[in-house]
Amino acid sequence: MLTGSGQKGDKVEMKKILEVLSEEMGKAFEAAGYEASLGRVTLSNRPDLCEYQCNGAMAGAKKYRKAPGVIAGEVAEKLADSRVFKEAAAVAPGFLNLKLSEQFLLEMVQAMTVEPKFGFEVPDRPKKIMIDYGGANVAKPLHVGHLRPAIIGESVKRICRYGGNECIGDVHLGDWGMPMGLVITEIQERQPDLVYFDPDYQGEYPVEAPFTVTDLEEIYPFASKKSKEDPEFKARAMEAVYRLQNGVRGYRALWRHIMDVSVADLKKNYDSLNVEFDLWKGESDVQDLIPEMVDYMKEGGYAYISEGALVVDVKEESDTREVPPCMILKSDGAALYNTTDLATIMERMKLYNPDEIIYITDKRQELYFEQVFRCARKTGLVKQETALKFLGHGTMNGSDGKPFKTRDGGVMRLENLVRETQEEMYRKIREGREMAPEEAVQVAETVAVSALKYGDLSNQASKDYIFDVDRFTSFEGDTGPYILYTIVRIKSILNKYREQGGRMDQLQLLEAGNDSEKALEMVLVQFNTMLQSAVEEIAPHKVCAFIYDLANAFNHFYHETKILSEEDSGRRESLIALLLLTRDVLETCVGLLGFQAPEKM
RNA sequence: GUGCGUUUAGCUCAGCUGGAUAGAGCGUUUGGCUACGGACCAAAAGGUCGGGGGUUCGAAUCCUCUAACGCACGCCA
Repeated sequence: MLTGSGQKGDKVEMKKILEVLSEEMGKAFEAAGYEASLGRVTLSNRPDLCEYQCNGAMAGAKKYRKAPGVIAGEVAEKLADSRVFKEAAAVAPGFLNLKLSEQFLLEMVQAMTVEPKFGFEVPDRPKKIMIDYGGANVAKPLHVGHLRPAIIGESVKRICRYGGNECIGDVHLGDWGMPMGLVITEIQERQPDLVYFDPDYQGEYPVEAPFTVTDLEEIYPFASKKSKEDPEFKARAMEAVYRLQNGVRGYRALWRHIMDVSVADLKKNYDSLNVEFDLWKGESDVQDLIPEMVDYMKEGGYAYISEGALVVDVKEESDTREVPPCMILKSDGAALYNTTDLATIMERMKLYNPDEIIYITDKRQELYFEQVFRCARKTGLVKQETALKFLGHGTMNGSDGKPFKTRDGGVMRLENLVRETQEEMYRKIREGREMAPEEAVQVAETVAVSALKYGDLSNQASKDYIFDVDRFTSFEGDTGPYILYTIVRIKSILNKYREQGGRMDQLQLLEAGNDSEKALEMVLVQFNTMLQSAVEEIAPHKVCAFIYDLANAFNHFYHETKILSEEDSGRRESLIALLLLTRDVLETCVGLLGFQAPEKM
């Protein structure tokens, strides 16, 4: 503990504040002769009347055949000398209006300052969770459609990890199949003399790729278009896929080049968004597993031929709709997306044996994943305890409410979206504050990531949202830059305090000195509850809502309270301790969302 | 056709699993710079929660019917 709390020997357990309050309330209900479960305490929805409330008296009125007001009155009496509640008032028709004791609140806040993770209790046994959130394809540049899975996935990974689990993020590249054949064929078309296409060549292939990313980005769309118009070209591309899959040396070597060049570029792009994958596996990694998996499904009696294709039935009794079978092989015997995904599950179980796999993709794939999950479970590809979860996200739309497009109606590249956001941020920073251009560029990059990510994550993942650069990059309102501004402001005050020779350790927190300080503390102690539900519900938007509340509470407090000019040194140090905690909580949360605050902005 | 989702203030979104007067931001109107970052803060106006019916002491929230829009429904991913 940081200080003597007055409750010696009675360590404040870092449970969630609402649990502590509900427990206290439950005891009061019991003491008054009612069941403890009625004592559920929630945040007040009438902040003008109270800080917390309990509606249990009304819930219990019927059961105990008693007027709710009477029950509430009896319970309130039992709370008269509560250590936790300063005030518990029974109000018609049966509300219990509660105010927290400042002393008790102080203990909660103090505990936050010393406990790891602000007192959030991590599970005894961490789960191993794999998160599949890339969706990137090799040889194709990332476009705006790749933004959401990247942002959401990264945040989910960080939240689950902070929540005490072992998390593995996998980009799961689309690095196999037709696109590869198209690119290889087009390269051959343009440079037929390359050594890769010489079937008699026995030597080592060059280390350097015969093309750049820029070339690739032009070649793929070109070849894709060509294959639609020219059946002969398409046939050759399919032939190339066949050769690649069957291990023709030159094709493999060329494919390796495509991979290297492309992955380096993908990493650069993801890096600009603070998105980091632990694994860069792809469809190609599981190709060798497919034959044995197919055999296994046939031998196990799961798979059968239907309309020429190999399928596994995944219907269930409880279905209210038609659930088509899960297709394992196409009628021409070729593998498809399902095949690869199932083989990937098999591989993941073998290599990592996860307790949970979370897929983050467009919500339109929900039915598809339901089929795959059922198939994996039915055929025993995953153990019974392994959870397969699908987190579907909505689309990012333009101001017209339709999927985001460039001015001329094309698909915007992710790189351009990021750059445009950075440029807008740069303009705003330069017009708002004196800052050297070079520094402003750096800061703009950092703040732009917050604008993009917060703009995305503050919406529920499953819903569509409208992308609006002006709104997202604004320093006002519910935005990433506003949150960062608040953090920077705190840092600025702390720096000044340090420059003035103020000490930073052994700071002793005191009871809240005014309402806004108490309000700030009350938001802070909700951290645990918030994090818990963010982890359980896989809901980054809850973290956003929390830090917005916290930033608002801080700014309000800041406005009402003099800090550095506070004459009482004890009180001043207490305020600094509160600032430090607020900064730490904000920065931690911002980290969970996948961005960070600069020192200045 | 079947199933799923969405519908809350002019716009963009919350709403803690059934509670009091439905909340924010932007925009609009107004007030506040001799404290530590005014890129901030404070206040006002603005809503029959798509519509009907039901359950309940009490519904944006649960049930039911219905409308509009979106999406998915075996060889794409």
